[in-house]
Amino acid sequence: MINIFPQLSSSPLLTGISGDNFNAMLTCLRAKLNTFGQGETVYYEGDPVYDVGLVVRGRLHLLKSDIWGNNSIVTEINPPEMFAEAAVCSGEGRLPVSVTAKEKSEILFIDYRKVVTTCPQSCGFHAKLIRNMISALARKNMMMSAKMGHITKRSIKEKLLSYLGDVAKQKLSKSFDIPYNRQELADYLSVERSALSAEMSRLKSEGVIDYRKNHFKLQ
Amino acid sequence: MINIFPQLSSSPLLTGISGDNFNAMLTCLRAKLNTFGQGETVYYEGDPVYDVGLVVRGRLHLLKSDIWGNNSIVTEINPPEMFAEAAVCSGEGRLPVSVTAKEKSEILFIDYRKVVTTCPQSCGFHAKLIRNMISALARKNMMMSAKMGHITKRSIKEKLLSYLGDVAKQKLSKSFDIPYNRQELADYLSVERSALSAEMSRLKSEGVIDYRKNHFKLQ
DNA sequence: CACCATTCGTTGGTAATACAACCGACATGT
DNA sequence: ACATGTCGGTTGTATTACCAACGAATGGTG
Repeated sequence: MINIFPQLSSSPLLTGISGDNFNAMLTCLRAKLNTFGQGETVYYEGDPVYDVGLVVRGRLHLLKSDIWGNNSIVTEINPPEMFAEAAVCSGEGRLPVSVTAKEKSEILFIDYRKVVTTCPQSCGFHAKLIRNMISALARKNMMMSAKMGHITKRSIKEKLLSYLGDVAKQKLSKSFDIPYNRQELADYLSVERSALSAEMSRLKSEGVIDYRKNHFKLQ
Repeated sequence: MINIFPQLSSSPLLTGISGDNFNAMLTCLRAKLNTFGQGETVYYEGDPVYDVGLVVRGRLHLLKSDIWGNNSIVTEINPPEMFAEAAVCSGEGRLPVSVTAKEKSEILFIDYRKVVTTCPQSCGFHAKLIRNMISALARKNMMMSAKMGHITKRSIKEKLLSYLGDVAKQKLSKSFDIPYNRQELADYLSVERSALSAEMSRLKSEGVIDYRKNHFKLQ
């Protein structure tokens, strides 16, 4: 097996785990590294899952189809992101989405049951891995809660100000950059880009906010 | 300490833990049971937190104030629900909301660091507690993902059908009950109740859905 | 410099939603 | 019977958002 640690070392699941430990870990957990060709399906919606997936290389799409047969892309997963962890860790056991390789992709599969079961050798990384998993789940939780807080607002104005106010709080300053361009910000807030632009202009003319490109100032 | 196990036994964090183990656990983890009077503040926004909170009795409100000073209720926490777990488990360490007792409340505080650190006695419940915590975080994750999928839709019609389709999928039937009345459904989808009612009537007249009270049928 | 792609602001018409207000059906308690 | 409260549907209006289209500014490239 080629060394995939460099690709995954920045994964939240592996923080604090060295390259040496990483390889020992893969052996102990009997992790599997599989390759999927472009367009190939990794999982079908409803499949029983026991493994957490780590994207080493390539790009995955999570797809969901409603009961009328309409398909939509839920998310894109890029290295070194993780997928299926919520379904696996919840004990739910069934994946609510399909997973397909958008490009030729390499995925590392780790059996969650082996993670939470202390092995006979009681390897040192078990505890660390579990803490990392908890931390990753909790972080995603907090990010989603924050996003919820913005999206549940009724108007574009409220959504935008809720988001900007939140960033300002985090950055401890009323002057800050955001990591999105207009289209990405519109997608994040799930509103129309042009409507967002218009609302921003309005707020700027009212003196509520000021901005240029992705730098913002709140009054 | 009075016996609080009956109030908490149905908590996801304690599934599979017996009453006897529970009491031993509280001792080992040095859990603290505190009482808060009506209106009293449990945590202020931004407070450093290390303890997961379990509401034994009473009712809590999570409050958030934006940088302009507007306050809003984020959620209500009722027994035997848990709170602050995301902030604590993420290693973030700071709470993004304030917590106040809406009624006189009893809260059990459990230090997360003691949960993930195997004790000298290596009590048997540690592993179970950790698995329960992971499961709880993952479940919340999945519920929020599902809700996101509905709320990010642009129109009331899409939001509603996305939700109903999802429930139908879970129930494996196109005829099912939902656990909300109109106002609650509107709140969940974050739309106006009357606008939701109007849209529902329209869909019924078009033959797309049928419903009476909280029972629905999809075509 | 000319060319192209990308990003962002603007505009005008149309559609959808929020909001407030009201009504009827139903249940409960006096 | 009556008052009261809750719940859900309906209506009219003002507001807001979507959509498509266009143009200006920007930055990279041959």
